[in-house]
Amino acid sequence: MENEANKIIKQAGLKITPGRVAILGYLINTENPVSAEAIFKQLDRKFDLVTIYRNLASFAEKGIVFQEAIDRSDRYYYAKAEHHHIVCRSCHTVACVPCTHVLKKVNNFTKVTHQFILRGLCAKCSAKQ
Amino acid sequence: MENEANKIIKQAGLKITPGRVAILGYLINTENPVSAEAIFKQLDRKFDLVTIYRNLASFAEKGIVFQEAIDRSDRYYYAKAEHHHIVCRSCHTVACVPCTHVLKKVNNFTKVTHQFILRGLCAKCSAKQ
DNA sequence: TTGTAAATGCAAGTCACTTGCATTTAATCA
DNA sequence: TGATTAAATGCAAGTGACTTGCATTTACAA
Repeated sequence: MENEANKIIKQAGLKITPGRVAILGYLINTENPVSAEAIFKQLDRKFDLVTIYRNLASFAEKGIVFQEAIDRSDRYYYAKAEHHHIVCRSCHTVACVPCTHVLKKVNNFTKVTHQFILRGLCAKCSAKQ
Repeated sequence: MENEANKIIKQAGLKITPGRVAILGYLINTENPVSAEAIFKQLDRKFDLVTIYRNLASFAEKGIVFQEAIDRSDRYYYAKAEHHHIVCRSCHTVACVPCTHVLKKVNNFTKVTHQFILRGLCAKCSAKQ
């Protein structure tokens, strides 16, 4: 999907660079949310971690990717909006839960977005205990 | 509510110390979730920040208080279970949203807990923009 | 092609915790 | 009530995930 990445980056008004195409291409093809560090390793450390962080930040700013503080030790990034996550308390696997709710106004707050994180024990870890 | 704090600490099988009573007493009386740093300042730096962190960790382990990674720059602690948070994207005010849902099993995960964070612009910040 | 603003990489910095260790203290028991 | 001891505390130092500064390189418009 590097073609698609290319197009999205251009549409966002950002320069097309090898790093950006690789990062976004990887996120588009990945179901689960991933950390900057994971992307760095996945791309064989070909781009500096700083470059990964900076590009993820500009993608997030443009609304191309989404960012969540699923736990405190890492931020997670993903390319598809409106889905949520369930995290295994034991092995830290992150799986996705689809969501079609759109909220607009809550408690007099406007422009409301929501983040829903479930935590539990995945089937494998449930079995172990 | 230092009396109540006392009782809860004892019931949890923890030693009653001035720091613990002060921290838990403060959390019990506080509606919004707060950070360790905020508690530290609120208690006039009378106890070391390390002490605050360690006690919050043992309270959380005992299930006396709850911990959330609302954003990445701070963890937040609060004393009342089963309610959720709405955060102002502009001034970072955190308000509470009641919740009565209890989930037990989702996607083959067991022992599921949930965290629901809404982000938006509070009435004040909505007006400003 | 060339000029320039933006992107990159390296090194160093920041910030919210976390750990090590010597000292102090709550709480049990003689 | 005082001695005992495991646990709690405070200070200093460490860790890890970013973040920033700055010199170099590069995308892309002219």
